[in-house]
Amino acid sequence: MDHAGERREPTMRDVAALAKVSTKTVSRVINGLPGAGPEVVERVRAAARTLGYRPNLTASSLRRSDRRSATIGVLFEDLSNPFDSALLRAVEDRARHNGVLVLAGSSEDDHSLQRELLLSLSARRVDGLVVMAAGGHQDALQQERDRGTPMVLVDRPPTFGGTDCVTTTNRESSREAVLQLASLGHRDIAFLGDRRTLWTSQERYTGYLEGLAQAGLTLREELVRTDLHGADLAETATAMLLDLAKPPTALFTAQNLVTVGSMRVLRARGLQHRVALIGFDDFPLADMLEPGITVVRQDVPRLGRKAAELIFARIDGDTSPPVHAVVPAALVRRGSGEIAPSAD
Amino acid sequence: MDHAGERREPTMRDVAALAKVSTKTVSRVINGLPGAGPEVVERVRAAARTLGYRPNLTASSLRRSDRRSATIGVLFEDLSNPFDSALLRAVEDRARHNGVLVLAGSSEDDHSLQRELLLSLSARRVDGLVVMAAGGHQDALQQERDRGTPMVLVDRPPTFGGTDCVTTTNRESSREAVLQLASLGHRDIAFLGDRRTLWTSQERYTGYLEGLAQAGLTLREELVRTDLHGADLAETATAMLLDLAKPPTALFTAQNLVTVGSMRVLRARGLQHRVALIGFDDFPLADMLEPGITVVRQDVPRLGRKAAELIFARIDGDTSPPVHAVVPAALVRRGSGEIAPSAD
DNA sequence: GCCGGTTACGTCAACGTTGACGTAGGAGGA
DNA sequence: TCCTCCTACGTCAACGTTGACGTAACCGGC
Repeated sequence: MDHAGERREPTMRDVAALAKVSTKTVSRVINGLPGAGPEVVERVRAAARTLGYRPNLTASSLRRSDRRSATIGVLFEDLSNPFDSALLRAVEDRARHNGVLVLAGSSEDDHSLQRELLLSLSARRVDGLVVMAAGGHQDALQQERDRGTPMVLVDRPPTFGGTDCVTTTNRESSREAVLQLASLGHRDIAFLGDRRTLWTSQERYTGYLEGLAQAGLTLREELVRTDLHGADLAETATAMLLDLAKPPTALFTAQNLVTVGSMRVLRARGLQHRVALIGFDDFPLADMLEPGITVVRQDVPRLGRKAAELIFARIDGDTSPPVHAVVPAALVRRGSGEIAPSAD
Repeated sequence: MDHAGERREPTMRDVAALAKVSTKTVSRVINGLPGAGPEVVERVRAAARTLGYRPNLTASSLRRSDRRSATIGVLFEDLSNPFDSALLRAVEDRARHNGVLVLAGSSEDDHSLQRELLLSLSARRVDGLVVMAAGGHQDALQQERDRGTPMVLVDRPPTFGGTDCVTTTNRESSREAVLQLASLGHRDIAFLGDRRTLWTSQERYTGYLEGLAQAGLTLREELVRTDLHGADLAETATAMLLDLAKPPTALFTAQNLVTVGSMRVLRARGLQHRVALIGFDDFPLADMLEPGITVVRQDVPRLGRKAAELIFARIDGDTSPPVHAVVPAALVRRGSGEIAPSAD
């Protein structure tokens, strides 16, 4: 019943003693290397089983020449965000396939926290890193990469060269969303975005501008609200936009929490069927709302898979030129983005 | 620009040579231990900076007497599930606070996968484990615990003794939900549950039975549907229930994906305002639907915090008797659970 | 001036494992 | 028969770090 807490963990030496062979032979058996006769193999296996021996990977990777820890680090913004956790899951699945485990952390888009976690991962000698870079400078990331750690950035590209990266068609899909709204006759399309330091926000804003231009619409600066980090700020901003003398007839919300905030305000005012809305990033149940929410959907599993593929290729020694993979997002029409401007 | 991929990582020996001290002194400086003069400390720091030295935690924890890896393992069912990822995040926050990183994995409620991941974590000598046990037997878990690894189970209790555990008021809150429905006059309340091998499903079913009994209602066996793993199975089951000669007037869906499946069918049939629905587990946007979905909400951050507290206490040598912490869930009334039975 | 104590270092071995290399014995060929 | 090659082991040291222990220098007190 009680755990034998104080007993020392059995080591190869213990197994070797019991099986009456050398530790090296135990090593060979455990790792399935040739050079051990069938009878000895069986004896060693039995001894290991009897003692409850478990190989010590930390000792092994210390001594090994390839120095692999069979562990990668994943450093995202917030592991409880559905986008991040779906991405983590996709990376994890691919890692498992390679016998690799994942050390996961949330940087909260904070430099010093990201730096701290990076050092922590580095101290554990992870074989590679999949990182969603915090906004602003990326000194700590670059430094880590320059030390030779294979690295892939996801969602946001590096500001330094020589590193693989996987992103979505932020600009193109945003442009498409705006053109969709314009094609229904909307001329006053608002932009609500997350922090401007984030590359994705900038790209989506650029796409918005391109869409307006392509539709022959002029930008109304007062319809642009940025730095809306979190649903609460988005709510306030949406309310202010709707209170304008000439309010927007359509909203393009460039991040999922922003979309949720805007939706709340539209519903609270009973405008959900009168003001058009397209959001960037899908979210669960977007189709069950009234109206269904039209969104730009990123292919998260594919993003994750691609990132994992790249990191494992680099870990396996691939030295081909760095890749910037762009995964296409799709406009999913569910109703809210198909509302025509109401005659006022 | 190019990474100095081939160069060996600097070690304490390199730092020692540059600073003209012994490796032991470097060790003292790096770990902030006394026994080094201020001048030497500065010299060592400078040397470490110059060489880009990073301590090697794997070597350190191998040699150290406490053998800590400053890493814990988290083994949940599916890290992309909102419940699991919120839990992970809560554990991670507490771990960060202790300078500990988290190795995360998804067991997919599959024994052999769980076993495999467990071995993998064990090989890395994690200091402790936070586990959402796969349904059915828990041999691998018990074995791991018997080897002395501190362990806390979350969401589901162990089938073996001597292990801490954190769960929700599954039974009590389910009973409360059923009583709420009964108090509105519902007499035909259906139960839709996840896999019966899961302890939570069993508890919620027991709560359902208790609620019926307490309300003086008799169980109609054909209104009970279990083993609905995933939204698709839940949809089929819901449709079948509604097709009964005497269909239920209220649904108690005992898991979040099941709730979603049932909701879809109700909406598809235009019954969302006529058939009452209470779900176990909250989910994002449940309040934005028409009607808002009444749910039993678990206090996920608190569950995670509690689990983390317990595991770190055990890691720190707490040998007090095992704890089964129960975190209260709350009924959140949003509309769908407050629909009275329609006269038919 | 001598003794006990403290401070600031250094030396050495060991943590659990594996790479490099050594060796005994048998198989096989000339 | 002898030499070569192969197989099945064993021996030894090292991976990067730290615990245990040693030691030289210095300080204060009598």
